[in-house]
Amino acid sequence: MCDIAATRTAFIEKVGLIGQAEGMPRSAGRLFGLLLFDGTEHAFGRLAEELQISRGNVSASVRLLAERGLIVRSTRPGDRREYFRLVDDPFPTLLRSAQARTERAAAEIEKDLPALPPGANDVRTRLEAYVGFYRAIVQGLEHALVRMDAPIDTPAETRPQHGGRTDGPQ
Amino acid sequence: MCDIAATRTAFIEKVGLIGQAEGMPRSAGRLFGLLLFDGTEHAFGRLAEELQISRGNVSASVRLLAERGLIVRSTRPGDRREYFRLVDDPFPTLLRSAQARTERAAAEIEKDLPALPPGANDVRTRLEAYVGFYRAIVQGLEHALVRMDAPIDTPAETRPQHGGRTDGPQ
DNA sequence: CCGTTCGTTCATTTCGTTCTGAACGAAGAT
DNA sequence: ATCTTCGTTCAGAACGAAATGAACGAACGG
Repeated sequence: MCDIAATRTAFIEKVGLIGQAEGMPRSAGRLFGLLLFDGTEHAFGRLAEELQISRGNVSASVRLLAERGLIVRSTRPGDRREYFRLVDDPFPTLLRSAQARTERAAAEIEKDLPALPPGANDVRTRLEAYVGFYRAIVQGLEHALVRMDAPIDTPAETRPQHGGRTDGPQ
Repeated sequence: MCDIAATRTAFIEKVGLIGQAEGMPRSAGRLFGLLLFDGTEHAFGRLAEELQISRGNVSASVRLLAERGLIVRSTRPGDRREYFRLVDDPFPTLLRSAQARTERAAAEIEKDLPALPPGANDVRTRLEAYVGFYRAIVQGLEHALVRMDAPIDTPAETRPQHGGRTDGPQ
C-alpha cells in the first residue's frame, strides 16, 4: 500500500482521462497530473521520457497548458534546457476557464433572442430559461471560487455571506 | 430579422456544438436543441427528417437523452409511432449530471490518498487541494441549482441564506 | 397472405483529433 | 569547423468516436 511509484502512475493516468473528458488532449492532462503530483520543476526532455510521449507532443502540451496559465516555463543560467512547473495555485485558473466557457455558451444563445419574432413568446421563454441555466452555472462557479479561496479556516458554518466578489466573470 | 426558420436552424446547430463541447455526440445536442426550441412532441421519423440524420442515429440519440432523463417517449392509441418531448424542466437534470460527473472525478482522486506513504505530506497536500477543487465545484453547482429554482422573484439581495438543500449530490 | 412502416441493432465507413517521427534552426560544446 | 542537444513544426499515421445504411423482428393494414 506504499508503492508510491504505482500510485503516481495511476494518478497521472487518471488525470489524463479526466482532462480528456474536460475536452483537452489526454497527453496534456497527464502532463498536468505529473506536475501536480511531483510539485517540482521538470526539464522538457524528462517530461517526454516520464510520460513516454514524443517531444513533439510535449511541445504541444506545454504550450497548451502555458496558454491556459496553468504552468510556467523557467530556465537556468548555463543550462540550455527549459523547465516547467505548475503555477502556484492552478485551481482558480482552471475554474475561471470553465466559467469563461460557460459564459460563452450563454452569450451565444442570448444572441439569438433578438432574432425571434415578437409573437413567439413561448420560444423566447424557453431560450431565456436556457440562458438562465448557463448563467446560474457561471454564478455557481463564482461561488466555488470564493469558497476555494478560504478552504482551511472557513468551516461550512463560518463561510462568508458574500465577502468575496459576487460580480460576473471577466 | 424575423426569419424564424433560420433562427431555429442556427439555434439547433449551436446547441449541437455546445453539447459536443460538453462531451455528447453532436446529433444528440442538436436533438436537444430542436426539442427545446419547438417545445412540442415530435415523432421519431420527423426527427430524422428535420435533423437530416439516419434513423439509426435518431435511435441512439433519443436513447442517450432518455437515459439522462432529458426527454420522454410517449405514444398515442392507434398510432404505432413514438413521440418525444423534453421533460418539463430539463435544466436541473442537466445540472445534476454535471455535478455527478464532477463528484465522480473528486472521488476518483480521493481514492488515491490512502495509498500515499505517510511521509509524502506535500504530495498529499496537493492532491487534497485537487480534490477540494472538484468539491468546490460540486458545491458551486448545488448553489446554481438552488438559484435556478427561484430565478424570478428572488433578486440577488433576497436570495435565501441556505433555504435550499446544501447537502451533497445524489 | 404480402407489403409497409415502425424502431433497433450492428458492421462498415467517415471524420476529426491526437500522436509520432523526421526535418529544421538555434545554441553550445569540443 | 563538426557534432550534439535543445525545442518547434509539420505531414502523415494511428486512433477513436460518431454516423450511415442494410438487415432484422415486430406491429399493423390491406
